Amino acid sequence: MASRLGRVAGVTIGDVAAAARVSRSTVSRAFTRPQLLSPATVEHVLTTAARLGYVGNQAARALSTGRFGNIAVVVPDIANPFFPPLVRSLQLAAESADLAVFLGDSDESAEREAKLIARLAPQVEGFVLASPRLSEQLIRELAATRPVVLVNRDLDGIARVLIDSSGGMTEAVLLLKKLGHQRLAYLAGPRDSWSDGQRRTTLARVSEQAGLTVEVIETGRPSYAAGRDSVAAIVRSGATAAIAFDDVVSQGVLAGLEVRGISVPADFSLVGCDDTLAALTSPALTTVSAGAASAGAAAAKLLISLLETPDSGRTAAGGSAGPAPGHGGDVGGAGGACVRIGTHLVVRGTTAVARAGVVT
Amino acid sequence: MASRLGRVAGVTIGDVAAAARVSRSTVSRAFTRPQLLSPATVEHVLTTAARLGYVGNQAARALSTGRFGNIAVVVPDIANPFFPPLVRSLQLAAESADLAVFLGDSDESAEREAKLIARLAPQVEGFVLASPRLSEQLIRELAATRPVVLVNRDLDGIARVLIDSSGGMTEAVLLLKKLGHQRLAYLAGPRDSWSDGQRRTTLARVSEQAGLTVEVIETGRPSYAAGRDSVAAIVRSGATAAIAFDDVVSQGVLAGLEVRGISVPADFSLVGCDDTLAALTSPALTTVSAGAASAGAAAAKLLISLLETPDSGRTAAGGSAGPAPGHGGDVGGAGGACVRIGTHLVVRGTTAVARAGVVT
DNA sequence: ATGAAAGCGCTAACAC
DNA sequence: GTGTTAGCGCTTTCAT
Repeated sequence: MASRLGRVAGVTIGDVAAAARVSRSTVSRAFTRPQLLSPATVEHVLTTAARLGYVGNQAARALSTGRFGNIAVVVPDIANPFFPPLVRSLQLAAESADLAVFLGDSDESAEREAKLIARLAPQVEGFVLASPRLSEQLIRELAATRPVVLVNRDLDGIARVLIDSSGGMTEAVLLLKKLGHQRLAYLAGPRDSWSDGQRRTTLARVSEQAGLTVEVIETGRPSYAAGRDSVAAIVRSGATAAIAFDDVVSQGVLAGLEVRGISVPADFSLVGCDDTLAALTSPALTTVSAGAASAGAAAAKLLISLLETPDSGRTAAGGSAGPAPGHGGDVGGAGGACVRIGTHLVVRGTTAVARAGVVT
Repeated sequence: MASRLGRVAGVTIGDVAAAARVSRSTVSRAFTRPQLLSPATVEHVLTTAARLGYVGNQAARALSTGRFGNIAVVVPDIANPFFPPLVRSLQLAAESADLAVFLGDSDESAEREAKLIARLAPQVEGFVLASPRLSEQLIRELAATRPVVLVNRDLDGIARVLIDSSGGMTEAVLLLKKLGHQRLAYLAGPRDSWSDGQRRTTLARVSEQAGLTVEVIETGRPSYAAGRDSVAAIVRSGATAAIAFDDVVSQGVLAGLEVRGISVPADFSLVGCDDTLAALTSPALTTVSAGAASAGAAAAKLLISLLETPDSGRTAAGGSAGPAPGHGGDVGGAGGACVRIGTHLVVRGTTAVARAGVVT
């Protein structure tokens, strides 16, 4: 029994039924399938319910229907400025589909991520996994169970939204070239990050085409300190411009540069990524926009559409039978849809014409 | 019926019971009250359950017990850098009490906040309301229903954690005085914000005692733009130092100052609040630490303790019968506990000795 | 168009 | 120590 008074407020469907002098089914229908009832009845029931302050019990509904009306978004670190806008727009979009959202913070650990997912799974209809650290296998297992949308992780056959930084990256390289820079440094992100992989690749390709050299400087987990501490390596490399994995690293570089009396952009050009902090600082950072907010909205939309098409979301049994891999753009309605968000360069205060020989 | 296959995976307690050749109650007990069973049985049941991949159905459990194992945290804007660390530590703390957390973003609107709460209430055991925009009355109504913990909102009789900026603010004023500043400006926050109120009051009091004048400059909703645009007013005021409502505003001021060729800290001193961005920028901001993370952890702890003491959390019927108001510190276990988080000044790069007459 | 009744998966008296 | 039984509040056939 549930007699203990830890119980939800407590106007039940039965109370409404009694007050409205109809059966419980009628009350239920008034909410879920009003077209089956006479308008008068619906009106009457709804009014009564409102008067009594009736709120359907989600748990009971879920028990009966198997639908919870909840989704979960899990991120590696909500304090990383990339994620809040994403989560925010996701939540706002979910709200308009009347979905409540659980937030899980995995603290950058695959293990915690798995635990969180297991904990949340039984009360959630679908997941948005942003930059998941989880192994591909586990993700596929989960996706076989219920709709999953990935953000910035590219697993064939699973719905995902990818922030494609190649556009912005390319623009950045081209701009730096035009400004006369010849040696670039890339302050890399975590090796297992899809975004970092994509950025490395693009950078290598475009720089080569443009006839520039790019030195990759590893920073491990990206942070202000990591950026600041890699300035020595940057200087050593002889680069006159750097592109950082994200804005936080970029700020660190800025600080490190300043300590050495290298002024930006006079002596050195700097480009960040994600546009998370870039507009908020002084000098404002030149950066590659990332549209985290659009990604959040897109992920929500994708998940919602998966939820609506009855048995989508669960991946097909096999796993290799997809269409031509590496395709871009939307795959209409399919469980393995992939939406790519384009990026561009936002030029602000930290890039300028190269002053040959100033650095080193 | 719930025949539709939108259903959760599907190993039920009955399946486990059958497989283990015991009754359903035994299976249930093996999980919830193992001490009531013989160790052998427990072992046996648990093994069987694991083998079958049994996961308890949260909805059913909730329906039966009235406990959901969920809490909700609602914030006005998760993209405001003050909140992510708070939410993060809250979530981490909740996790260790095996509570899942819903996130609600009210988009700074009292109305949306109310809607969110109503939507979440039926599947949540308690709320953490961070800087709620909701009316006092609505908050009290909610708190009469279930445990509620407020952050940065001071309602007598309701559990709350308050970030007390008076410590840090006082230190800031004293430091500025020592550096020779005599006219201060305060870039104010929203009038209905508890934090802003506290900061204004402290500032007025301490400045007076220290013999300094402080000009309050209203900025409305605090933002980078608001800070930047209020530089004209700052200059007009003749202040040689400013304290901003938060770090974001502070960065705006920094930018605005720079445009006018006023250099910080050489010509002007600047103090931020909350330490959200301050350490990540260049120059690093002198700021009043806010311990948003500690606040999150404290709020979680408070809510958890409320959840554990059977009928706490619901406020007493009346509402005025509390003990002496305005007390500080913990009130052990009571529903109206108030924990205050102290703050201090973190001196970084944006404060220096006043250069009389440089500004204006 | 509406009511009656069964049952979702679980917990908690209450027997034994 | 373990089984039996009665619901938690809701949706949904199936009758009417």
